Amino acid sequence: MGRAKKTNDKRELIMNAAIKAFARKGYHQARISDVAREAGVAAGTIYLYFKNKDDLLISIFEEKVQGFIQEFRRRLSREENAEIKLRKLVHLHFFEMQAHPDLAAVFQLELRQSRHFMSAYPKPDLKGYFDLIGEIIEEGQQQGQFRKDLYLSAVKKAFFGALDETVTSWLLAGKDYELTHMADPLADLFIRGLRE
Amino acid sequence: MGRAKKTNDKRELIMNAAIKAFARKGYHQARISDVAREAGVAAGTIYLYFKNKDDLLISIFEEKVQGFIQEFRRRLSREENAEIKLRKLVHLHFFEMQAHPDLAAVFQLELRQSRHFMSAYPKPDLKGYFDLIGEIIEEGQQQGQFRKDLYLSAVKKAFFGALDETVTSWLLAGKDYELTHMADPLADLFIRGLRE
Amino acid sequence: MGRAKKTNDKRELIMNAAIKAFARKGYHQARISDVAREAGVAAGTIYLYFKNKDDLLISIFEEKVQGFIQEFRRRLSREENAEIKLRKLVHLHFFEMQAHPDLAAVFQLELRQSRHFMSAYPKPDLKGYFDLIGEIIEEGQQQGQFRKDLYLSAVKKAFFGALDETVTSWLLAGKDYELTHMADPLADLFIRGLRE
Amino acid sequence: MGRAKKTNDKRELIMNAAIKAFARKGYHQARISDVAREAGVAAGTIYLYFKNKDDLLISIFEEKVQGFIQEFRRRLSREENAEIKLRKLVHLHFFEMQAHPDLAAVFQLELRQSRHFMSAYPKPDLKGYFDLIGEIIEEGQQQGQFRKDLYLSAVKKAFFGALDETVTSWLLAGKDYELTHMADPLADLFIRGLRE
DNA sequence: CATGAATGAGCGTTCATTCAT
DNA sequence: CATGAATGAACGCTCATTCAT
Repeated sequence: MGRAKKTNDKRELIMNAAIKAFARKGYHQARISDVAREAGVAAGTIYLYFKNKDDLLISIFEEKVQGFIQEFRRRLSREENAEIKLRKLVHLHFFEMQAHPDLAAVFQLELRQSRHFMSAYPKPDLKGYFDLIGEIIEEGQQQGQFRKDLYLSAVKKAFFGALDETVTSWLLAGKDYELTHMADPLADLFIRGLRE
Repeated sequence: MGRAKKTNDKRELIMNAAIKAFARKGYHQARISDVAREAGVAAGTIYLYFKNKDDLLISIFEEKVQGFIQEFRRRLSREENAEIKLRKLVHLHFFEMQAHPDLAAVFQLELRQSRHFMSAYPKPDLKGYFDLIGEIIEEGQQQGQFRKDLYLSAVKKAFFGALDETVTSWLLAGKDYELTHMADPLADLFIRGLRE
Repeated sequence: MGRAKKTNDKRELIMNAAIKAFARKGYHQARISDVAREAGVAAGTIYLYFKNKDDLLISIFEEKVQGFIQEFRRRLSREENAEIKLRKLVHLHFFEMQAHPDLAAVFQLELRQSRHFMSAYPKPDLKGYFDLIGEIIEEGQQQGQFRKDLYLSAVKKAFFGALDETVTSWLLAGKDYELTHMADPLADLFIRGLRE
Repeated sequence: MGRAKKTNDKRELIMNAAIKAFARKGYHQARISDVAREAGVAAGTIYLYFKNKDDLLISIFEEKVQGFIQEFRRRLSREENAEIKLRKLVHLHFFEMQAHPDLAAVFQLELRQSRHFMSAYPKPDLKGYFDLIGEIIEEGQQQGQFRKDLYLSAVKKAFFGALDETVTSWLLAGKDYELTHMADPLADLFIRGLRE
């Protein structure tokens, strides 16, 4: 285990360095040498853990996003009903983004770009997050909290887009206010919009 | 007029070629030579009308986005009340994006990126669009259609984000459905969410 | 004559503009458009009078240098003996350079460069000036003022080089002293060196 | 030592290749790829040792010229009196230029140009060489060999200019004679000119 | 004669990636 | 496993020159 652990540590180390570097300068402007310096390794070392620069970015998404989704799913399972879950999801989303602003910057500002260039690739990507949102809403419909006549795929996008833009605006404004303060107003808006 | 017209034609020609090229390959992947070939001019000619590649992208935003905002504002001024205006805005947004999918791709996929790198500059950017949304909602509050206890800046971002993500998803799905079909479900969701 | 005169006027106009532009920015840094602007003509017009940019520089040398040589030769012919002529030449050289500092800058700072790239071309170039110097010294030898055992080609180069460097230093120092004040000390040094 | 040596070797290798390339085609005409080919390295490698093309030229001047000045100073310190030193300096100058004709070409033909464009920077440049000349002449004055009523700054320039032009002429003539043969005639001329 | 919009060849420089150590 | 010196493909941009008007 020692070996494997150590290896994963270095991989993790590089990914976290990349998050910082990409957040600070943007994916295209950030140099592999920036990531290497930040990680305290040689540039060549990065290629022992990642196929290339794109792979590094994609890995961040896949592993970090999947991690969030699993974590969120676990935390939400405890909540009573769909409305509470939806409100909780907004809180979690904003809380985590505020707690990891570099990661947030990469998600918000580089994600689109990569959604584009990865559109060729097979991308589990955000699918899991959209699914989670969809499940909560469907649960609300079954519980009678939300309308039955929703165009689900429209609602999922609207909800995700609202979360996304809220975080982006916060980042571009220089993170000069509490992101979590946006959670309840946003949750209220959607919950009212979804109710019977 | 002949002269001025001709000059503007060429500038317009290049901008439209750039929109196509940027939409197809993304801003960073698109070469100036791609834009030139698309426009049917020499690469050097582009530099007679634009300072550099960034200026070309920024000009597209400034001139096209501002154009849309003015057009939308003009069209909405005729509508009776805030709810109708908001619904109309969603329709206009989706209609125009569907009518100009290449421009849409540039907006959706490159805009964030540039919001990032332009965040240093003092750019009016999307400010005008957020203002338009805000005005409609405030009008709705005065007319008694919308709640008074809205957190306006949260609502504006949510609304814009929902529009934005809906278009992005449509683009990434290969534009294989009618974007305008998303308009009413989306408008319903927000109008209900905003109502008293 | 009107026609020819006018044509020559424009050619002259362009050459003088080029001298200013080349002096200010250096030959390589100066743009044809700089010369055109300075001359108040369109860039294309320059090509009606000169084959290309190199030809413009070469023409300045040929026509202006030849002009100086003829003028100097004419002025010196009146002087009594070789020593006086040599002293007078130093004075004339510095006086003219100080009177035409832009032309001086082109001569001093671009001449070498072009002596290099023109070394392919047939170049009457500075030959005439070296000849003039040589003639004065030989006259001095015949008059018994200067030593017979001079290595003439070495002396000519030394004398020209001394003039040249003196002007260059003055230019690089920002022309912040009277160049003509260098004339007598320099003439003294050489005349003593050449005497029996 | 191995490491440091190797690194300096490569830097030296590139500088020497640049000297050849610049001598053959002139600084502006020579391409970085020419230098790279001459040095047997990739073009990119040059940028590991020099900031850019200008820095490469400037480095040649700084390191090689300073090297010559130190070497000359060391060699001259052994000589008895100012006259002998001055004669020796002429010999050394011509001997070294003849031994390193490519370096000579760069000095003679590109130096002016760079004196021009470097005149903005605070560069010690040739100052050290002018100082060396000045010191010898002042020593001669103190020893009673040279006149007291010399205009020192004029003499320094004349002497340097004479050396400089002699080398330039030799280069432009295709190096088809022994440059060192010019040393004694030139030294004689100046020593006589400087004597009491 | 004169114009100036258009051309397009040409090059310095960057940086992701490799591989000998 | 790790290094970092070396690579070289790739591209934005400039500007001398042309030519239709």
